[in-house]
Amino acid sequence: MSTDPKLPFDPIERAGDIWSDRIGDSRSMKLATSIMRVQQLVLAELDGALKPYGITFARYEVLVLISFSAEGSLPLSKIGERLMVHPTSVTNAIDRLEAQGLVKRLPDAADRRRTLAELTAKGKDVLEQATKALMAIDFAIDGLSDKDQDKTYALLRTLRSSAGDFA
Amino acid sequence: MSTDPKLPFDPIERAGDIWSDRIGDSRSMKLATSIMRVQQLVLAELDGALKPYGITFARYEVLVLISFSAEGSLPLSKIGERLMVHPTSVTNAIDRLEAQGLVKRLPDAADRRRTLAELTAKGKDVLEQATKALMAIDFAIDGLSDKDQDKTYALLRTLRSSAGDFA
DNA sequence: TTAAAATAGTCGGTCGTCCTACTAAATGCG
DNA sequence: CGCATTTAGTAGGACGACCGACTATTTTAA
Repeated sequence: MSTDPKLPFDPIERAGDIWSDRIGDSRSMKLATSIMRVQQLVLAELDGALKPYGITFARYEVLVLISFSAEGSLPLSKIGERLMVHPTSVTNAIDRLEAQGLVKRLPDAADRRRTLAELTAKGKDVLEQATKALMAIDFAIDGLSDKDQDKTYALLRTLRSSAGDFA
Repeated sequence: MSTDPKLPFDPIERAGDIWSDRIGDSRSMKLATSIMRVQQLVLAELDGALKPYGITFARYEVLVLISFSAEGSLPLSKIGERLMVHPTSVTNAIDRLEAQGLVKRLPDAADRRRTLAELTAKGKDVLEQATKALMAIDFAIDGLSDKDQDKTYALLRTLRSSAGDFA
């Protein structure tokens, strides 16, 4: 009823395809919106798998990062740097993790500007369970063959590189 | 100083690469985090280009969608459906666009549950300028050849498809 | 025809991201 | 040495996305 009767199909396509040939370089726009859609899908899947453990993927990444550190703790600045997020995002994530009792803030004696984040026993436990859960899900990404996953990864890496992401 | 002296390099890599071989199927995790990083980069680029016009890419997409409609207006539900976002996200976007004077809400006489969104003159003007600005930016995505862009698009489409995105 | 179910939109709240601004502490340099 | 600059972290606020709950309306089906 809202479709133009002169056209055999609705002129507006689904997300990522609304660009058709109407706007400039539709190729790059279509790819851009497709990337955003895929991110939305993948993140929802990851967050969904982690929901039973009370954490999001963003917070899960923080836990992983801390657990990989040689000393068992990391300054917040390092976390932000490695996850490539704004310092305030780290403060936010650590606030929540600390409120959940999964992480503890410690002062850094060597540099009193810094605050270290350390996993609690509960944090280690949740991390372990969450990791198992993540490995167990039937991942949308697994809809691609290993080879295609590698191809996609390489293409995205080129894209990141050209955006100066490894500068 | 925080690097384990037993290792010749820091054990934790940059975002998207922190998975190395430590966690289960690192291949799909690496790809997942890479997708999220690319999304972050692309969206920042788009939002940055639109900033002078006072809108974000999310709101820009809404303007585009409305402008493409045959009647010049769309029910909010259609917008959400086509952009694949939650109804409340549409309400949010339209609230802001309306507050900016770029869009107007109209009652739908045919179905009184519905609200139509229509571009104002100012909205059409901003859309036109914003579109020019978007076409003019040196897009990170343009770091890929047309052929590689098409390849990436096809791979992501397969991924979306396997996630049931076109069901 | 009328009661149940589906649809449209909004409100309030959570979460993650970013930005600006600000404090405290460490570093660099004249 | 002492002041300017840089670095680390946080507070407050904007924004977009989501969820659950709720109202109003339309559609479906008994």
